[in-house]
Amino acid sequence: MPRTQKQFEAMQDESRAAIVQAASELFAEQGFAHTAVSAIAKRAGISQGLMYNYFASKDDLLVAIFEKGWKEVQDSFLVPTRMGAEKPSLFDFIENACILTLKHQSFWRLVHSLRAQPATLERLGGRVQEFEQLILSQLEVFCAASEPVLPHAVANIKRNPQAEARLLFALIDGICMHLVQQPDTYPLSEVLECLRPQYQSRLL
Amino acid sequence: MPRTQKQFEAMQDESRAAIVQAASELFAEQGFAHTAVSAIAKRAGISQGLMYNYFASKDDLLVAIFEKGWKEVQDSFLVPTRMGAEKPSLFDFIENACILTLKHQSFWRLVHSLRAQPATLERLGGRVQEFEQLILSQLEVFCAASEPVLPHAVANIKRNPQAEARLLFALIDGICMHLVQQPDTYPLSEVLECLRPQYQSRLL
Amino acid sequence: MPRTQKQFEAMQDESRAAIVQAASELFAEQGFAHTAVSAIAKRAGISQGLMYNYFASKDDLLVAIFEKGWKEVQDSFLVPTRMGAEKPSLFDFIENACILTLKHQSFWRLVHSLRAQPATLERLGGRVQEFEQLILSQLEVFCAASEPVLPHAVANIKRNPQAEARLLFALIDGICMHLVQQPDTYPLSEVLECLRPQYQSRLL
Amino acid sequence: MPRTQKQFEAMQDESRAAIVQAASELFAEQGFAHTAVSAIAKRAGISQGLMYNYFASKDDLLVAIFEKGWKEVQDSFLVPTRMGAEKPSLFDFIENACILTLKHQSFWRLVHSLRAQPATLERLGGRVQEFEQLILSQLEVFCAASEPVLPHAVANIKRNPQAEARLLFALIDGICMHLVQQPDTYPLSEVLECLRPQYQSRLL
DNA sequence: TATGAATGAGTGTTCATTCAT
DNA sequence: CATGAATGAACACTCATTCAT
Repeated sequence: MPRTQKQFEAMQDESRAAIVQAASELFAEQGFAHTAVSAIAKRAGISQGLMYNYFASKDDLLVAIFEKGWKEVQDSFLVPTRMGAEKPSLFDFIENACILTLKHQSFWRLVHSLRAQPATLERLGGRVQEFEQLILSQLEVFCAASEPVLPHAVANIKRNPQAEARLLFALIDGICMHLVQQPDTYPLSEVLECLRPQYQSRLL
Repeated sequence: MPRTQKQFEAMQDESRAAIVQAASELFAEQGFAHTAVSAIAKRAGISQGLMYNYFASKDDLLVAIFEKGWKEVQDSFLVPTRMGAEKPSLFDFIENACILTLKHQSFWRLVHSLRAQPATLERLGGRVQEFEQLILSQLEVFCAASEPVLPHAVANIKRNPQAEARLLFALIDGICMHLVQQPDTYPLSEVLECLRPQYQSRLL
Repeated sequence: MPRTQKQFEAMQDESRAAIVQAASELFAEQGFAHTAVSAIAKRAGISQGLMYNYFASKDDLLVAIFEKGWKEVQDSFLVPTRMGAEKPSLFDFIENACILTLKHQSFWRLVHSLRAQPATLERLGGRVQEFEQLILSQLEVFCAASEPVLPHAVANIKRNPQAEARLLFALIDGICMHLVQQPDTYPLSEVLECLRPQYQSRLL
Repeated sequence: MPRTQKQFEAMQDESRAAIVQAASELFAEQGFAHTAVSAIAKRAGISQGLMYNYFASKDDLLVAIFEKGWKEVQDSFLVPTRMGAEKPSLFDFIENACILTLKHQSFWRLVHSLRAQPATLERLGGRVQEFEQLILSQLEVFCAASEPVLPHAVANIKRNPQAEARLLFALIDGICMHLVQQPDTYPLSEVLECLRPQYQSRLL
């Protein structure tokens, strides 16, 4: 008597999730290139061959992990209403970004290592670039909407939301990069306190 | 007529330098893992075997490259007197950092990819961490010496030079990371202009 | 209402036939080694595991296919009465062979590829050799029975039916081999016309 | 002191020849698909990795073997003046082909197995088809030049050199195929004797 | 010192076969 | 009887490293 459809799906989901989980961790820990498929299989508690029932290749697995992580991040990252504050400031946004980064640590560690390695990047076929572009354009919207970063600035300072967005991106990216590199020791709240005075100006 | 000692040494230095140069470029272009020793030898114009007369292993070569780059950076990066301005501001420092990053592009690209990959990082045995620590403490000195970032801030804001240094580090690191990832298209000067108002307060 | 014994057997035969059919086609198209069991199962519309209820192994399946094909061929190939002519000539025989080869194309393609690969041949355990031997002895009978190939030949030419059979076999084999290799473009009728004058002498 | 250029070349030639020899034999014995690179290396007495210093891939090795064999065959096969007879007949040509086939046994065994396996054939990228075409057109020239196969035939039989060439090709191919399949037991001379009467008509 | 041929452990991937259900 | 998830041994191929010369 064969298994039911549901039983099969449950088995699949379990194995699939185990593989993705193991690979996510290992890619984040050791990088894509240094992670052997055999190591992924061992950590996932399955045979090496089984991985290929779920993912056509190691590259394909990377893509799947990236897209899953990206979806999770999208669900939470760029949704201002979820920040809690009724009228969130840029500061709230930055703080939120850092918190979510910590939550999705291994995804971000993976993203950072991918961005630093053109060779591996290509395996994702433009996905990471799109992803950066998306963040950047979202930040542009925020910057355009927000008060000037320096409220005291004289009126004749010409605003440049695109450049401001890049700056903000660099700032957040830098903090988050340091954060995922030393998640246990990074003094996030103190660093954020330094930022607060500049970015309390309202947005949206 | 046999070669003199000096001639031999000159040849050695030449080969050594050629290897380091070739490997630096290739590591930056393709990443450490994806660069074959044979490719390094080919680009350096020497035989594969000869590399092992100069460097005990591929890892050893990585260490050598890092240390050479680091030395060069040290020679130029953290020496405020070379910034040109008589009384350089934090802004001058940041600007200087960006310019030097562009100058040492492949070194920085390598550093960024190393920092993102704990596994490869270990091959350098703590050197990168030391390096980060050094930059951080230098920045702390600057921050402590400089006026508050927000000169208009009310007097009761408690300064925290360590956190400020981390923030500054994140900012510079973020910008430089983006810079080396898209050296040709990054709008550096515009981004810097956004920064100028905040960091014109004197230092040193 | 439980299925009757007959229904079960009918289902079995159906599955079995589907597997054999799918495998025949695929082996002929792609060769034995390049055909995956999964591909056979997919084309046959059954699960991979089920194949092993009917055939102990991929090799066993090959044997089954060969024997089925061989049986079909025997049923039609060497039966002179089916050639249509009342007193068939060697030419009729050759023509008939070619026509039947076209009809059983994938079987013959398989046979040709098997004969060219000693390693795969062994999996059939002498079956192909027996098969060749059978054809050869049949041809010997024909040659012995037929008039000399060259009716004008002087009487003192000593007949050698065994060698003539081998020659005839080579000729038919060669034509049929070319035929199955390019079934759509091979100018069979023209080639046969060239043969006709020599092999019109009666047999049987 | 490095080896001289000549020494290197000698080493290369030796290893290369050993690989080609081993692979030729194994491909002929077991077929391309069933021959593992490790088996080639073992028979050649070298390490598996070394093969890739000489051939980019297993496919590449196959191509090299085919082209080498083909060159050797070309050097001897289609050169009528080398047949010995002053005015060679089609029979001389056929006989010569058989003798040369025996001489280049493993090449021909390889060719036959390749022709029977479309999948492997593609790896040679049209080379085998060209090769067949070449033989065929050479045979056409011979057939057109030769007297009618049946000199006694009445004058009104229309000659068709293209079809005759295909027939001749099939005949030779068939004999040679059987020959390489049972090189030790095939009664070549007896078979040839059967052929002699028909193909003594002069050519060229 | 300098060469590049040679090695062998390691990689990602495939696939015939098994088995719990 | 029937399923397809799971296995593991094989495969082609890569590459850091060694070594005779």
